[in-house]
Amino acid sequence: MLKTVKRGPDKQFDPEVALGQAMEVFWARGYEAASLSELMEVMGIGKKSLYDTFGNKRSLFLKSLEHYANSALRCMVQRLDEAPPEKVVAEIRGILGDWRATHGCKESKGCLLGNNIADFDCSDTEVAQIFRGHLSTLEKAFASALERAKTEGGATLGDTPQRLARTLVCLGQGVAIVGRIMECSKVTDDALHFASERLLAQP
Amino acid sequence: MLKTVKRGPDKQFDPEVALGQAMEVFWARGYEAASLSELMEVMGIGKKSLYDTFGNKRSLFLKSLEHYANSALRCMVQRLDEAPPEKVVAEIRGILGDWRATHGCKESKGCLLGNNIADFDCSDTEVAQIFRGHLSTLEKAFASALERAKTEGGATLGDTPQRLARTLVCLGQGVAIVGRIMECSKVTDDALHFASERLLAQP
DNA sequence: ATTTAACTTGACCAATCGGTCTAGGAAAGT
DNA sequence: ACTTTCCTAGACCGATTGGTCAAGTTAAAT
Repeated sequence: MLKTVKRGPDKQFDPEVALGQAMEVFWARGYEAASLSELMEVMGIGKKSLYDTFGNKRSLFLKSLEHYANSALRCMVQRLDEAPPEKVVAEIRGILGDWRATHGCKESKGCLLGNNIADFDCSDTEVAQIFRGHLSTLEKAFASALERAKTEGGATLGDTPQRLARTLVCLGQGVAIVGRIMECSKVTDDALHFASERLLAQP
Repeated sequence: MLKTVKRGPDKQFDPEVALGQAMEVFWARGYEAASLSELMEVMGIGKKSLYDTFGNKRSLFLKSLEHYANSALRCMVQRLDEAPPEKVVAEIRGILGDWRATHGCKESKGCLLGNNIADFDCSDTEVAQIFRGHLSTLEKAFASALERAKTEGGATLGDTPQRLARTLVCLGQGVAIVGRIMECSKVTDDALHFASERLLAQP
């Protein structure tokens, strides 16, 4: 066993914080449009530190994706997994409400996944695979929660759990992207209101 | 009045065709990721011809957007505008079916608008404005068609025309983006099936 | 106090970016 | 035949891209 002893000065920045800032840049700009210069500036570190700590641009993006999966995404999945059967519908309504708030007005930058799909799916199948994984994780969480609500909670849904789950995922992506440009986001407001009212209620 | 006489050889390419090819590249890659080299290669013309005919990269993109608005978008709007009140719902179902086909399998490249929003909305408000215009054109077409269906055609809808229209736009964007990465697009299939069955039927 | 390892800064790299310009060729008008 | 005009091909441009490297600094471990 190799014993590695820590020597020398500590980093002058918190890698976790810097990673969060990098994620913000990729989120707002998209992968290709996010330049090293801007990343360095926002993260507040030099190029060497960036490369030593995170590898190259692509791997920094991968780590940003991971960071995302461990925060926003994991949080949603957890809420769905832990909701008792009779509260699933309310929980989903809550998530839709959060989406409404997040993608509600100007500051919205859409969805990190959705924003970057175009930049990768033609040229980088590995990253595309990760996108796929995250989306399908969310879809499955919706589906199994709804399934539980139906069989164990006796909820009357607007459609099958599977179809509802998939519709919710698509709608989420749509709302994220539309909410980003339409200044008055009554648009996403209405879409999410509809989802909340109709998708989950009986037909 | 200045009399300009046509002299010299004709272009060795059809500008309209080349523009269509440029649009394809922007569509598949996104604006930033689409390089001049690839554009030239796909369009089959040299750099000088490209700049003389279309201006710079940005203006080539603008012309591609126009091309898009005059084809796919205009076609949808026209279908909606011209549908008699009692056939509006059927027409929308038809459009959803087309989306299903378009974004159904692998070849799908999403939506030209949605794919490029991230690249512009932070840095180019003029282009962002054009995106906004196109999306809102579509939304209005949906809304007024549904309004007609309701008041003149006596249709019973799942929600107000306005809300339905906005939901359809969001769902369309969502389906375009999700269909692009998810290899098995049962996902978009289900989402569109849901929309077709529930959005337009009575609650 | 010396060694050692990790840090930061900034110069440097080739490649590519979007964009321009010159030279040569080809068709229409005279 | 000759001029004019538009075309194409490709050399060329500075700026910026992502990425590396060498020098100097700092602090912990010895």
